[in-house]
Amino acid sequence: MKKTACNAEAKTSPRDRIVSSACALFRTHGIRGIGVDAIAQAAETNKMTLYRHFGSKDDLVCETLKVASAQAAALWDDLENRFPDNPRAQIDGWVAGRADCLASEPHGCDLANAAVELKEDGHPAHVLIDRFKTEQRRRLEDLCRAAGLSDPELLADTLSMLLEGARVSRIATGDHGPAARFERACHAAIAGHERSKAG
Amino acid sequence: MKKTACNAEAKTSPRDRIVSSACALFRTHGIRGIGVDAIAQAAETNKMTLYRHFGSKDDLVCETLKVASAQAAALWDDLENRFPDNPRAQIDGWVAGRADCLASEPHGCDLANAAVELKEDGHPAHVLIDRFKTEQRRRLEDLCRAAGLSDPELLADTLSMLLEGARVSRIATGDHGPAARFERACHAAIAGHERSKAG
DNA sequence: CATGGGTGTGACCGGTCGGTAACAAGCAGA
DNA sequence: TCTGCTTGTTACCGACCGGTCACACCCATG
Repeated sequence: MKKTACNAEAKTSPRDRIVSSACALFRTHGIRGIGVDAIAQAAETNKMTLYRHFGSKDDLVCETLKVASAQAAALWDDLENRFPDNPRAQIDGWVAGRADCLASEPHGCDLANAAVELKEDGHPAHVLIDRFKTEQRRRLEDLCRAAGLSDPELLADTLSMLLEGARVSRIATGDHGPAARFERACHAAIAGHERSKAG
Repeated sequence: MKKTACNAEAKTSPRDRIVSSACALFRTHGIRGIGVDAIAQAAETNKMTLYRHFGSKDDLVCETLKVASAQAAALWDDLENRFPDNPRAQIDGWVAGRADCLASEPHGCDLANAAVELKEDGHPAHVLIDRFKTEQRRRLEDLCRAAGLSDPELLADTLSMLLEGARVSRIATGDHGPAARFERACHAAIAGHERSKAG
């Protein structure tokens, strides 16, 4: 029998463990706040194996950001599956889902945090971050337009800023800050774009 | 004649130069991205003098955050001087001023960036950041209430999140992102809280 | 001239950083 | 059994980190 399939707690590949350990440690310590040695140790492997899979720490950073991007993409798919052909319900579901994450994941958005932390221009992560954030906004705008809401560009930008702001507020001032009213703020913004009201 | 007053480009005190160099370098490289040696060199002094004024790098970080807080406080005073006894005009002035800073200062808020970057709990900067952000939100709420706008808590939180979100969006996706519509989003939010409309 | 506080200099400390070399061990398929 | 790829181990590299030491220096005051 193959060792990699002999039991439930089978060892995943060293590469996968490195990526998931890196995700977790970058979140809790910051990208610059954790060393590759600590990441390798947390992944129950060693630095040499890490460097065989990723040419540099920056490469590993980019890989973790890609993973985070993929997870976010899966959330959009889930939204579409739960409310097929109902863009308005998808928007409400998006708001509720983001509010839940806000409460359960106090660390904020990995991509946005990386953008703040990695100041060197030319860092390969920047293009990933830009692409990701632009894509998120685009999906939101498409949803707003499909739902027949007025000025979908402005509403999408408003919702994007509210979410981004709620996450950093959560980091800066904790639960009692503005983030506590994220959901209400979103609903108020959406209400202001309903056609029945003043266009 | 005293050396410190003999000409226009008189040397400021080493301490002041250290603080302003640290502010600039923390902004451009991140707090973890710049060393005390480089800060001292940029301030045209040396590491030993730096450590005579600040017991540690964390102390220096806190000092720069206090400077940034004081600058923000001065902006509120300026707002009150420009529009005395006119809270509504002060709100509009706040929106316009923040939009201007958004364009001219792409680095975002020093305090918020520090909150994202410094993950170690117990870091002395965290209490400064919390106090600062809470104070900013309180002043905004007071202004909304004085202007007779409905639900001033929600509006203050909304404006806070919009600003915070605009700044991090600016960092993540540049000028073409949601931050470009910060001003319009603020005005739409404020309009939704005017008593003449649906309470 | 003497004193003393703020400053400059350079070496130094232990530790950690990202990254590499060399070699042994395990394990797959042929 | 042989082969070849993936791993593990250890030591090492140069660079930099935050922080400290001892000592010389400048200069205003007395």
